[in-house]
Amino acid sequence: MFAINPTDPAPIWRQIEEGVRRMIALGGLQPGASLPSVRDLAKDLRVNPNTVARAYQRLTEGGVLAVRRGEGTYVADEPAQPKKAERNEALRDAATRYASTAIAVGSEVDDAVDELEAAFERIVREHRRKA
Amino acid sequence: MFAINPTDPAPIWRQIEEGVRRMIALGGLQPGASLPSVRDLAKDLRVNPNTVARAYQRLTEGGVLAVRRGEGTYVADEPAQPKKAERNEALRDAATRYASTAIAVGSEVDDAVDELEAAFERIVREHRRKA
DNA sequence: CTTACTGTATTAGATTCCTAGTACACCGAA
DNA sequence: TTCGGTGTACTAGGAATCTAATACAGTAAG
Repeated sequence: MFAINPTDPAPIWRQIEEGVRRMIALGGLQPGASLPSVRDLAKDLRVNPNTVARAYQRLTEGGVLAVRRGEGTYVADEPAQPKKAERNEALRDAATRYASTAIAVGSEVDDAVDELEAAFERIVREHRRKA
Repeated sequence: MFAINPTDPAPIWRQIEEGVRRMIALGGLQPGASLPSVRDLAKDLRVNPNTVARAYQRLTEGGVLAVRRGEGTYVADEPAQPKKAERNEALRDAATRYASTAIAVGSEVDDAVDELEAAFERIVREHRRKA
């Protein structure tokens, strides 16, 4: 599915939330598709079931996932996407953080852009590999 | 000097550490320059002095800053820079995180690059403004 | 019905981070 | 010397996160 990065200061439940959104954006999880159970994904990621449950719950509240009680969790028929304003804000925040550390370690813009494009390709390729 | 981002999941002492490194990289803090005292910077950033002290201490251990006991903290004569390997690793990690959230919110590579360049310019401009 | 799986809720403990307050040793200037 | 500033160290408490262990209600299949 995806992996948890222990060095990432972001809480695990947020990494899971983002991972699911990423899978949906890349087409690896299509509307109606079923997600691994809370316990299964927890075992897969080497993480506590409660942490996965928290991520699933947030995604459900956000309209991205849909729960059929006692049966399982599924991608919503029409997965909610962040509004344009929120999307831009999130992107700008993330870009600021990346630019900040890039400058701090003494990198130029070009280096940062190259590394960014490489990261994109890496993620997409890794996704295709597992599909 | 710089600002603390409360929404950033990274601990404050790490944001301060990165902020100082950024200032040095941009030339705002040259070798031998004096840094604000632990208490002053803490008051400026609305943060606990202990948190600033932790950042200064780490930077001192890293060879970026130098302490003259009882007098103050200064930029080292030859501020240590991360080795090429560490620099690339840090940059790649940061790029991966940025690309990950960019994809998760449904952005394309071009959008992410544009936002990155804008962030770079914003940081540099803000720095020049205060200089 | 029984069994086995689903999501959900609750409690408890450990860890990290941040804050607050206090104290100490050092240096420079009045 | 005294005074005010410096970095440093220590204790204590709160908040957030993660883990662990149960427990409960719903669904599907045997």
